[in-house]
Amino acid sequence: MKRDLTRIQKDILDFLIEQIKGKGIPPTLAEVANHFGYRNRATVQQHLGAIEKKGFIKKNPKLSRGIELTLEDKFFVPKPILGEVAAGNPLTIYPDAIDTIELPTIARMPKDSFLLRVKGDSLKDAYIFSGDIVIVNPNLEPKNGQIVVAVLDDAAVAKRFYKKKNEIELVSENPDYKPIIIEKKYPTFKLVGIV
Amino acid sequence: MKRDLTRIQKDILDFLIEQIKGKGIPPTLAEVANHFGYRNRATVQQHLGAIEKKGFIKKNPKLSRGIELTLEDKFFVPKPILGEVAAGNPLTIYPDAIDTIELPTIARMPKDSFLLRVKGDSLKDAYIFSGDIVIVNPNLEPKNGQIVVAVLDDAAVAKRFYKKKNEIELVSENPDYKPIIIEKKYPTFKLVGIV
DNA sequence: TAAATTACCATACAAATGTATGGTATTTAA
DNA sequence: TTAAATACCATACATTTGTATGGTAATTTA
Repeated sequence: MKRDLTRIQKDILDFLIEQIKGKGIPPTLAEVANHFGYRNRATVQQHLGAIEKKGFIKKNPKLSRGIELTLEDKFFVPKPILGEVAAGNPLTIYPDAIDTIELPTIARMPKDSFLLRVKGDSLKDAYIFSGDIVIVNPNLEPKNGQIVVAVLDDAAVAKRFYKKKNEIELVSENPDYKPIIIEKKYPTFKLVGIV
Repeated sequence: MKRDLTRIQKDILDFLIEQIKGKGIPPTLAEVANHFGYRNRATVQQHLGAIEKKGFIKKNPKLSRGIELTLEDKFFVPKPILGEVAAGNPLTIYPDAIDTIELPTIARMPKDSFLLRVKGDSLKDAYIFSGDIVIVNPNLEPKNGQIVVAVLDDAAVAKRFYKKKNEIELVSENPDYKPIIIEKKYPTFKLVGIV
């Protein structure tokens, strides 16, 4: 079997993660070799090969710094949850990291995204239940039918998004709650939430 | 004078920013050339040279993808402010982007940081006033004397941080407010704030 | 009008980078 | 004990990448 990393391989993987999370960009072989005091890039090359064979990274061949983390459900990274969001009626969401969880790093969670814990069950027909964590990406344009997190006044809600002529409709997946209509000028939006 | 970018130079700079902010890693010359349909890296090279001469980027010579944004106070990037933080007495801070400001991109604002607007004047002796924006970096360990943003219950405060034997003291810079003492086990912390 | 700037092209080259191959010594597994 | 796997080394090589240089045409500036 080839599932577990050796000590050194783990160290190297940790270094990769540290670099990618910290600097944002994967190191070159030379940089890794240098960091671990190897005289030779080939050594790193072989370790990366081993790590890749074990499925923890993926190499984009021929490209410099072409290392990607594949840590789909094999690896867990702590991320702060920034708040809670009401799926039903508006509900104030809390400010900062109210909790830190280990979550399976979904392949590529966009950099600026953050996590919110869902309260309430208005989205339960979309298989999002109270207590679930949603990833919110503030950099995307909402499309009709997508689930978004919107901020109204000081509260936040997660609903499906529908844009009409002159207003925006936020409908709950759960028929127990009725849609919220918002006029265009309303001082609100931001943030698209996914699964 | 050589202050302003031409249309094309701006396009290229925008592409650089888009790549750096989006993918996290600067593109290579070839990638830029390819994106703009240039047959030649040299074309990009010259544009980058021009952009660098005008002071918008800095090139780390000989290193692949060694482009850094220098946009110190020359460039403005919109960033969502995530909430407000009380510098004096605790005060609930709001959840999401309550506002988006153009802020001078400080050379290297760590990726995961976010912005908070300060309310209250307990930090006024540290030259942080009500309405100022602070950059909060959740990835740093707080050191004694540093200003941190802490979450107590559902409120957040910005204070100086002092670690004692068995408790943590949060003192306000402004003598009008008295220190807050927190026992170690308290379900609180996170987040270091800097100017 | 002359000179500079801009926006491209092309070719050439050194260094950086990823990769291939082979070797040695130690540890682990069959 | 024999065969793998591990952890290094070294040399070699093709690309990628950054850089340098020179050329052409169009536009802008002086």
